[in-house]
Order: sequence, then structure tokens, then C-alpha cells
Amino acid sequence: MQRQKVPFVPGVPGRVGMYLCGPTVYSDAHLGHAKKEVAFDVVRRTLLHFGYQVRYVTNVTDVGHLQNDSDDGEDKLLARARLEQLEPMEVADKYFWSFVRDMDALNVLKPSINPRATGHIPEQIELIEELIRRGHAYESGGSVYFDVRSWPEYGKLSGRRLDDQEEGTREAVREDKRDPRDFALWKQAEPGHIMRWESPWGEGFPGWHIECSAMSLKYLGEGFDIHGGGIDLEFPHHEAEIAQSEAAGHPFARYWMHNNMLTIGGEKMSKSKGNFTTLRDLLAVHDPMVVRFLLVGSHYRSITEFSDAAFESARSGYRRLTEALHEVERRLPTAPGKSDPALLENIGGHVRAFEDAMRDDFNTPRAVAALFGLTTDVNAALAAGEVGREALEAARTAYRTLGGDVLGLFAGGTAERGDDAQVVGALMDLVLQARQHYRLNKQYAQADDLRDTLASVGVTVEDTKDGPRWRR
RNA sequence: GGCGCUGUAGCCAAGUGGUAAGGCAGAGGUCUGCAAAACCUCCACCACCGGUUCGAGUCCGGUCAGCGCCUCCA
Repeated sequence: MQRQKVPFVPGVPGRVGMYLCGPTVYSDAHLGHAKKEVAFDVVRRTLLHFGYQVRYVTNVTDVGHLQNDSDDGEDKLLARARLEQLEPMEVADKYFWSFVRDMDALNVLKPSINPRATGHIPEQIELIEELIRRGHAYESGGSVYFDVRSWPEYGKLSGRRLDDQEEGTREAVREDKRDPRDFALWKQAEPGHIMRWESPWGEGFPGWHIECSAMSLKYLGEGFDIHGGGIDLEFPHHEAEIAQSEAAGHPFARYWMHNNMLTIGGEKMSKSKGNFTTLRDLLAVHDPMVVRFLLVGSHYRSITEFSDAAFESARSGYRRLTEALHEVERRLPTAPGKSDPALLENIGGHVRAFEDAMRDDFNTPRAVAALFGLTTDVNAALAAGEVGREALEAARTAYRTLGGDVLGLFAGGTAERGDDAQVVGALMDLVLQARQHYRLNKQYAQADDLRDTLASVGVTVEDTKDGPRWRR
């Protein structure tokens, strides 16, 4: 807890336990959420690449957090349930599966364990009881609060001192709290509150920090390695997690990682500002891999500025990468046995650059630059003439391992097109044959007409030395 | 008010005190029936003002601008 970049040493050699604060499933996820998910997915993939075994735990918050800590706030899940005329559990399930679908599309690996808050009420109650026993929490009017003043370390993560905080300026001071900065561990359920559980303090529901402590400790154990989340959760959410865990006698996460925000027009993309683009909408019309490429193009601790121009730029850049990879794979089956020492050395250099970048706090922009360096060398060699099998293999492995496995940029690969692929392929062969016929007879108007028509439905035709080629 | 972050080319974006990665866009050229792709070449007074240093985008101080958190937020 040094509030700076430090070398990582796992608690158990070769193994890493990491926990990521997951989504509250009351609405569709947006691009900002994707930045977080992709960032930590890349962390996980990088650790795997370097030989670690990773247990990756991320929660699903299906108990609505209160909109604020006083009682006038409404539970977001309940509010949504009323709006959509659904049971709260239906809302949670609906948006949980929506989230899963988005993450699958973005090629985010599934968590090792994906616990739900509502499935861990007993664990949360147990933790609260420990806190009361140790004198760090108190019951008041059917609710339980963490006693911030009893825990001097509160604030160590975010570097805040209690005395620096303005008291009660942003919310009405609750009369049943001893201190306005105390936070709820358990809330008494008001009469109309649907989601409620029995507890030693009457019927109620858990506070909005306790689930992460209970579930991360349960599945990763005390002093687990890495805890991640958005930087906007650093305070108070993560601060509270640490305080309530350690005050209960359980050493908490040893390393903290916070991703920065995604902005649009310089402002944080967020639900409350309404300036968000849902992944559902975005992925319906755009290649998810381009979205992922865009996200990976800035460092996880940096702000990512999103715009149409940035997206177009990502699309072009991503295509440069995939075209080179595809060309390598096209040539591989017929590649000669010659050796290309200079090219091989360059490929090795780019692989090293990539790995060095990832070792240095997961510097994905530098890693991507290495991929482009690789691409320039490979393309130059390809343009210069025949390239031997060995070098092509090395290039292919570099792309698939680094770009594919580590950055997760090549989901699906070649076999993703589905049942129509064969039919489409056959039709395209036919069309291209016809066009070649025109071209050989110098009937360029007809040939160009065909090409324009195909372009209008999103098919690009390129004439190369080896004949025509098409892509979508 | 407190804690913290950012300001690098038209856009996106790295940058460990030693002289500005990468991508997109743009310009010129090679190739091509044309185009596309690819290749080659070109494209930065690092917000401003001081200071430390042989040397500063990088360190220190200040100014200006913007952002995040301190309410729910990834």
C-alpha cells in the first residue's frame, strides 16, 4: 500500500488470485465498463502468458445499492424493476446475461468464479458480526454501521484523512450514525422494500461495500494478490472494503490496481451524465475486436478519449494488423524452406519489446506499437519477395500469441463466418471470375461496375499479383 | 474546501534526465488498366513562466486550462 507502482510478487509462487469489482446488473453496460473489463482481462491474460496460474474472481452485484447512503435514496435495482414491471431478480438476470453476452463478444475470458451478492448473504452477515464483536461496528435502529473512528487506517488507500473531509456537506447527516462518515454494513428494510433477508438485526439487506469483502476473502483467501476496479471506486468503496476486512481481522488485498475512466468530449462517460454508448448498441454495428483494439490502445491508468474519429482510426489500424496476419497465414502453406535470419531477428526483437512493455505495468500501447513494428517488418519482407516457412511461422506465432492470446484481439480467427461462408465463398469466386474475364478483355467499365456494386454492400475487392482477393 | 490526475502533431496515444514510440489522417513516390493493399520518404517551438542540471517532455516552484473522487458511478 504505497500508492505507487511497485514490483509484483505473488503470495504463492506461480499463482495469482485476483478480484475485480464487477457490474451492478440493473442496466446495460457501456463502453466505460468495457474499458475496465478489458483492462483486467489483459492483466489476467498477461499473467497467464508469463506462466502464472490465475484464479480470477469477479462479482455480480444483484442487490441494488442505494443511490446514496441516507434513506431517501432508492435501490437502483428496485427502481428498474418497477420501471420494467419485472421482479428484481428478473432485472438482475436480464442484465447479467446482457453483460455476459457483451463480454463474450469482446473476448473477455470468463471468470474462474463469478459469485453473486445475493448468494452470499450469510457470509456478509458473519463478517458484520465479527466487526461488531471487535468493536468496529455498531447497530443502530436495525441498521449496522462501520465505526470509522475506530479504525485509524481508514483512508490509507486513497490518501485521505478523515479530518480533511468536509462533514455532511453533500448529504443530510443521518441521526442514527455516530459519525457522518460511518458507512452502512447492513440496512434495515423499509416496509415497501422487496429485497430483504433475515439477520440478527431484523429484516434488511447488505450495505454496498460488504459483498466484495465477503466474497473476495471467501474465494481467494486472506492477503490475496490483486484487487482491481475503476478509479472512481477507490474512495469510498475500496477504502471501505479494506477497513471492514482488516478490522474484522482478515488481511486484505496486497496489490491494488485502478483503471482510469473513458471520456467522451473530455468528460467521463457515465450513466448519470447520460453521455454513454451501450455496448449492446455499439457491438450491434461495429466489430467488437475494433472496440477492444481501441481500448487497448491507451494505458489502463490513462484516460481513454472516445470519439468517432478515434474509432475510425482504430478500425484502420486494426485492419493493418489483421491484413498482415492473414497474408502471413495465406502464404504459409506454400512457403519455401529458405531461412531469413535478418527477419527472424527483427521478429524476435518485437516479441521482446512486446513482453517488456507488458511486464512494465501492462503497457498495452507500447505492446501494440511492437505489433505494428512487427507488421512493418513483415510487410516489407513480404513485399520484397518470398519469405521462408520458418520466418512466417515465427511471425504467425507472434501475432497469435501476443496479439491473440495476450491482448485478446483475434477472437474467432478464420472459422467464424458461419454456415453461409461456403455459399458466399463460391458466389464470390464466380463473381470474381466474371470480373477477371472483363478485365482481361479490357472491359474496365464492367469490371469497375462489379467492384463498385460489391463495395456498396461492404465487400472490398483488391487485385493483386496473385489474382483478385476480397474481404468484408 | 480536501485528496488526486491530466495538458505531447489535425485526431488517438507512449515516453525510465541525454535530446520526441506507435497508429489514424495528410503530402510525395513505387507498384497497378484504375483503385485498393503493400513498400519507400516526409510531417512536433512536448500549455505557459521561472528554477535545478553539462543536459528537462521528463525533477522542483508558480501560472493558466481541464478532469476525477469526496453522493450512485467502471
